[in-house]
Amino acid sequence: MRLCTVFVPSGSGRRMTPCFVRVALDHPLPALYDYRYPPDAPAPQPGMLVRVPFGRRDAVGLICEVSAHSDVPANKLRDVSAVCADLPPLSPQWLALVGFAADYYQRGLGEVALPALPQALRDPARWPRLLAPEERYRLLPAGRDALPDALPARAQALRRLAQALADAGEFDLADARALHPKAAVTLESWREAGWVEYECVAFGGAGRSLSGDGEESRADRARSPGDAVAGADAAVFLPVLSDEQAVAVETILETRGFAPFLLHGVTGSGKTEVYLRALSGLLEREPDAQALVLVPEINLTPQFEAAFRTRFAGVLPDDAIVTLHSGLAEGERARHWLAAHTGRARLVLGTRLAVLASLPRLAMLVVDEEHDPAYKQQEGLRYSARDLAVWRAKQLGVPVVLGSATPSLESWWQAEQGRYTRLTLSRRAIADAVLPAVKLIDLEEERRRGRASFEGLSGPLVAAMKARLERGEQSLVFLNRRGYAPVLSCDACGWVAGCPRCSAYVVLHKPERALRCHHCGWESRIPHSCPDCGNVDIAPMGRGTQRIEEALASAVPGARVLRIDADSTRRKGSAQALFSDVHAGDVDILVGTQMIAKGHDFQRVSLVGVLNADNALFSHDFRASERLFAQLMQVSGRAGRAGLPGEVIVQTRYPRHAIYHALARHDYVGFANSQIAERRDAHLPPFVYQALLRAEGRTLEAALAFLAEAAQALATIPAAQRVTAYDAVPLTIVKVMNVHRAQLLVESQSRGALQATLRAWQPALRALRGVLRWNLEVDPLDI
DNA sequence: AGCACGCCGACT
DNA sequence: GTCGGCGTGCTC
Repeated sequence: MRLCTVFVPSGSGRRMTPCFVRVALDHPLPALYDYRYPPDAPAPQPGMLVRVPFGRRDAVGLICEVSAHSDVPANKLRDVSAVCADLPPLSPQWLALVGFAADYYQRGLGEVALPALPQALRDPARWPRLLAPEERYRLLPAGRDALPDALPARAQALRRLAQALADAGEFDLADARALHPKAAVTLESWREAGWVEYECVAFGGAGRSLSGDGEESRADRARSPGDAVAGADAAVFLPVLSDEQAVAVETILETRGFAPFLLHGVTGSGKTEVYLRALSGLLEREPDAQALVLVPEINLTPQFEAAFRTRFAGVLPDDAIVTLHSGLAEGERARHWLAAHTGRARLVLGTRLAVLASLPRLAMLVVDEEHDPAYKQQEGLRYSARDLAVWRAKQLGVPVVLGSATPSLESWWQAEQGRYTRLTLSRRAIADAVLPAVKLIDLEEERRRGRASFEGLSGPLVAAMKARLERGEQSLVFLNRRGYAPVLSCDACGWVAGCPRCSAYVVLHKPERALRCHHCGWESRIPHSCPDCGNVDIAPMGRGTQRIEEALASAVPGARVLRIDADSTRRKGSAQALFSDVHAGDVDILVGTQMIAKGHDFQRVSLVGVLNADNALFSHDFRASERLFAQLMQVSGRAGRAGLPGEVIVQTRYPRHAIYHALARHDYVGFANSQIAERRDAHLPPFVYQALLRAEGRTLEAALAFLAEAAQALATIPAAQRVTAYDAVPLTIVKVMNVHRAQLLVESQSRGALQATLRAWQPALRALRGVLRWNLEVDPLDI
């Protein structure tokens, strides 16, 4: 039985008292807008979506309040033009969540709430079909190979249809019909040809029914996320928990109410198994409960999803596990979101954006690799998904598990103060797997003694890789710099290739034979001679992953070298394919950026080489060493996970630096405590709270002038007495895309004083006229 | 943010 | 005489 999907007011009155709603809209003003609510529409409720006229256009808004009165003059008030009646209203808890986020990060409510919804919900045209069964066609590999060419060249419309299908991977019948009037017939013939598969998905993702060869497809899909064997018998293979794991699981499951846990486990200690046990304990105990699991990177979702599907195969229905991340097709994202919103999804796995999902029966949250900077959104609403996860847990009175081998100093400090319960996994889970031996190669000494090195690869590292190759083991080379060389320069006159739009050097990319700016994407051909003096001896300086890839091929003859970085994985889905080559053993040496450091359980890697880590040691960013240490620990953890003795070789010019010593001893605790002491002495986070005002102008002077005025405005705010404002400074990369950027740091020992100051500051900032763009970031990571 | 209105330079 | 530059002001 269905109610009306979209209610369009007819004007025949039913409700007697006048009714007004206060609506949040996705635009930068913090205010809510009042509208008359049609008397004959379904009863208004906070959390309902409506379409309203806004200026010259229509907008989708979220009802935040319902009232019998409005202070807005009657001649200004307009009517709600449609109501999304089928969507169960967003809960007061969800409204409180986005309200908190808006408040804390100093944005308008609508700016937070509406972007948190899937696109489909923000399009009133799709409201009627929102909960209707969806008829969907998905492109099969056979179709991907055959389709474009099998069509007559003149069949333009058909080709467009095929192209749209190829781009999206799938689409629903209604969208297809919009592209081609005979889409239904065409798609059916493509299905018969084995090019596409059809499925009918009921509201929220349940009731999947497949036609034709459907049974086979269904089995394929159950297996597709990994090589997991679906079925109840999977439970037989549950790993035995270590004592520490058992204690952790028990402690998590015994708690009632808000309980933040910091699960500190060395790499390979089985944190995932703890999550799985805690989640299954909860989901079996409470048959309605939902859980949210966050991972830092989209690349990590497939392996987690596979693990969850395997583990919960007999416990949860197939569609009770959904993913939420930016890689999903729009329709899929909407379905998964709806499944979460209606409670059908019990386990939601996602990246940071999933923290804002509507989960009416949320009972546990997990944040894996909680220290990862990727949890901080770097544009728009700059929220920390980890912090919001903790807030949600507190709001709902449920446990939240923050897991990491190298917790953020913020979380570590919370645990030190006893505000988070620490759970420690100190040993690797696999029998005999010990932490890898870390060896530091002193590059200065290598040079002094005249020892051979090749293209930045020291003799000992090359020898170690050759030994692995002979034993049939894999090596991993970590270098946090992509491209071939970070600079191209002229020996004769000192010219360096720079970006015309940014204050940055352009990076040499050899495969594409191009110079590319990593800040704005500007590209040009590699010049044959110096544009300044005509000298032909222009040479690449420094080394990136491409150059190391090239060097490895000759340094370790016979080795199959694979590079994984943002460039080699640009095509959608290619990262997955490359990683499976590594898992399949088709690769001897894997070279890459931090992408290869995260989460992957490479069974046959026994050597990790770290190149060029030193530059982070002398960064102006006070978090650089924390990040470097986390990265090094993480990449080191890739070595020797499956019982092979692991070795880590770090090439450095500063082998006596404390960070490398802590790494060699696998001593996170010592490192963290010394960092905490430094931060305390230097009055840095987590001992102060910070916010950053960034300005972008056509000239640096304009940006700095704006910030100076902003600082003056700040001084007049009473709460700012407990806030320190620093001088405005240009950003390290001052110019990006011809825009000059500067920033002003404000901080306080009192979070409340900082918040109050920022709140009072905003109207003043908005009043400062100027053609400048500016934004405020609360709790910035990069300063 | 959009999307208007509004008031000054180079074009048919 | 207009087309169009982007300054500034508003949106219940």
